[in-house]
Amino acid sequence: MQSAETLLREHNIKVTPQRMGIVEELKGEVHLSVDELYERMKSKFPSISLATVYKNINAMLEKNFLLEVKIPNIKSKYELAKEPHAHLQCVKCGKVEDIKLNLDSVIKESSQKSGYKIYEESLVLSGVCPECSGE
Amino acid sequence: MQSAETLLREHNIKVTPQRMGIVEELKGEVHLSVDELYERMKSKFPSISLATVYKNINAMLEKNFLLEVKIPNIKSKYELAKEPHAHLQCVKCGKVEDIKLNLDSVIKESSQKSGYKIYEESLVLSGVCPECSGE
DNA sequence: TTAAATGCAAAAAATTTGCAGACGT
DNA sequence: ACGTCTGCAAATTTTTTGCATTTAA
Repeated sequence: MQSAETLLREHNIKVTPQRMGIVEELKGEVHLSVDELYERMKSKFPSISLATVYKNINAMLEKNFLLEVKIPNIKSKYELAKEPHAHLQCVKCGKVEDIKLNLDSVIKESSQKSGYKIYEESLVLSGVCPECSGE
Repeated sequence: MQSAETLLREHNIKVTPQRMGIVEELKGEVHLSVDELYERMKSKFPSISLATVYKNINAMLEKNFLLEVKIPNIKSKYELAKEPHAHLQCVKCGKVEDIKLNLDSVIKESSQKSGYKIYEESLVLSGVCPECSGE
């Protein structure tokens, strides 16, 4: 994957050390809440402000470089935008993973049934991951 | 559908006028945010407190009588719990509707791919409703 | 050099809590 | 009568804003 710096530039987001830090944290299918991100950033930049984290998350959301993932029962997590995909949530360990699914037929059916023109879908599957099942 | 009072009793939630009011508002596939619910309650009970609305929403969530629907870009809405179903969101008029879909094959596929035991799914489809399309 | 980002503090918004009085069972 | 609910105010939590200073381009 490209460097954090390149990714930022490609999305017309001005490069700062803090922003590179955020992108570094989120690279590799990672999903973090505001707090989790802030905690991790503090180890890289002890003087970072929570306000900076919020401002940067919002700036990146506006540029569609970041995506908010709303998950039942827990706080929103953020991820780097990529091709559409669903999410798996383990209710035991709290992990969130991406899963690539083809929802074309479901969307087609929904569209026909409802008359909606559907542009986006958000699917979260909640359950127990294999690691947590075996315990 | 049963009366608000009966519904509450069946879920072991003590009946009060405010709670009946909340249930009345949410009957009939309605989806309301905290604020929307508060505004509507104020016309029925001018002296109602926002804290009461929160407390009741939380009490009803705990009893699994109410469900929080997390929807991209907007505030959570609440609905009376019923059989599992997906949601349609119109990004023009803001309306949220239920839609009954069979996701069995998607869930089966996800389960096989990931090894997760999946117990719940949450699907929100965003687009434009037929009413808003024709304008 | 100039506009934008950072960090801090303060402000605003959202949610929860404590408590006295009222109410449901 | 007892325990719970209500409404209010206060407290907490979450998010945003303003501003002086620093920094990226």
